[in-house]
Amino acid sequence: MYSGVVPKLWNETIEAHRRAVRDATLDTAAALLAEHGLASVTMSRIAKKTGIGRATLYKYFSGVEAILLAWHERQITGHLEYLAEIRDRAGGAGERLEAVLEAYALISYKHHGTELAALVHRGDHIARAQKQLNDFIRDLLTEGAETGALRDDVAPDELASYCLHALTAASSLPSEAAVRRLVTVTLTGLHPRAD
Amino acid sequence: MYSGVVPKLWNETIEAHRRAVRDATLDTAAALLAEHGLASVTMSRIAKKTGIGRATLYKYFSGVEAILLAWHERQITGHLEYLAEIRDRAGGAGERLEAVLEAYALISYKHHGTELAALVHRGDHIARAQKQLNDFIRDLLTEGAETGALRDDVAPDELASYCLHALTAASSLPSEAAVRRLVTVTLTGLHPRAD
DNA sequence: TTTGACATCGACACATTGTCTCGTTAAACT
DNA sequence: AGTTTAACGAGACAATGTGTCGATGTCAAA
Repeated sequence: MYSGVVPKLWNETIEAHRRAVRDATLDTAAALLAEHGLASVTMSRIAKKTGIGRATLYKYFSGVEAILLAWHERQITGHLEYLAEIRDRAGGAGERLEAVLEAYALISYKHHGTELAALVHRGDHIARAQKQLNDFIRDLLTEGAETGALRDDVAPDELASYCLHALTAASSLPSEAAVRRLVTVTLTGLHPRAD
Repeated sequence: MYSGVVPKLWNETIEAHRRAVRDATLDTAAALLAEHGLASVTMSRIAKKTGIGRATLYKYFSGVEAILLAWHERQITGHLEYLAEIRDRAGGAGERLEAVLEAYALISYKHHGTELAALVHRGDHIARAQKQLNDFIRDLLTEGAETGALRDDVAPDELASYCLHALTAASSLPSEAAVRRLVTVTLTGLHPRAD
């Protein structure tokens, strides 16, 4: 990915062009963030690296915060689509859960930087985005609860939060094998106590 | 806490005065971060709110990043001391682990904003700080492993990482009772599988 | 009292931000 | 083809933050 220059001429319709510029902007911002840190994510640098004028950039986004926010939203949406695909592919309820949790852990494992932008922001946008993920996992858990493999002393909502946070540990693990072990451990926490 | 003005004249020894200014600066930075977000944490505002000149502030810290870094380090150190105290108070190995994990979860539950600063930074300072916490928990786990209550299919180091991340879910929980349930669930993940 | 060391603050030069205007250029319409 | 519409880039602008010097004042020791 070249995070490259937007074609100077408008490709098809205006709408498509604006979408292209918008996406290129988000790519550039993400590249800057990953490469040179948060302090380097400025409107000036984003505009220059994207290949558009700084004034033009302000026509698309109100500021750095809005850009990072939009980027985060795009990330979350993409992850949710991917996870939904994984969910619908797997067969039984138990396998579904395991497959989705492993997929989520691998996402955390691969792009380490995804969750950084969430913290620049103070608003409830990220809270809402996180809630989407939480609800997604929660529904998967309640589905699995019917089979009886799930503990019933803690609400599915809290268990979903537990899952998501526990799996973020994947971002600091050294190997995919370790990620799989993490998923196993996390799943164990979901089972009813033996005693 | 007023994050207040430093006395204009040196109180006792110079050393003590510098320490006081330094601490007040860190308090101010934390207050600004929690109250007005990361963008408001600037050298100008910190200096004004602390009650010292901006140029003076540069004699203490090289920039905003250094301030947030120092603050994070102070937080981690304080937490470690507190957790060590909890550990040494409890009796058996199992109780120790549970008490420490609950204490850590309650820390996450109370001051939500602690971990924000860690992400502004790209350096390995936070990695080292996090490693301290990880080692602390890991040692506790290996101690508990001797009693046999711990699973042996995953290395203690990875289990410690799992614990710390899972317990950060406490920061988004609604009540202390929920935090205690989270600790229970997390502990379950540490036990050997029943099957 | 004098001297040295140190903390403090005001001021300067420079960079970035967000906003505005203006002339240019390409798409869309008739 | 000719006209209208709209996005674009460049420059100017005040406002704010940054990093650095030099001047001023205070303490402690000679």
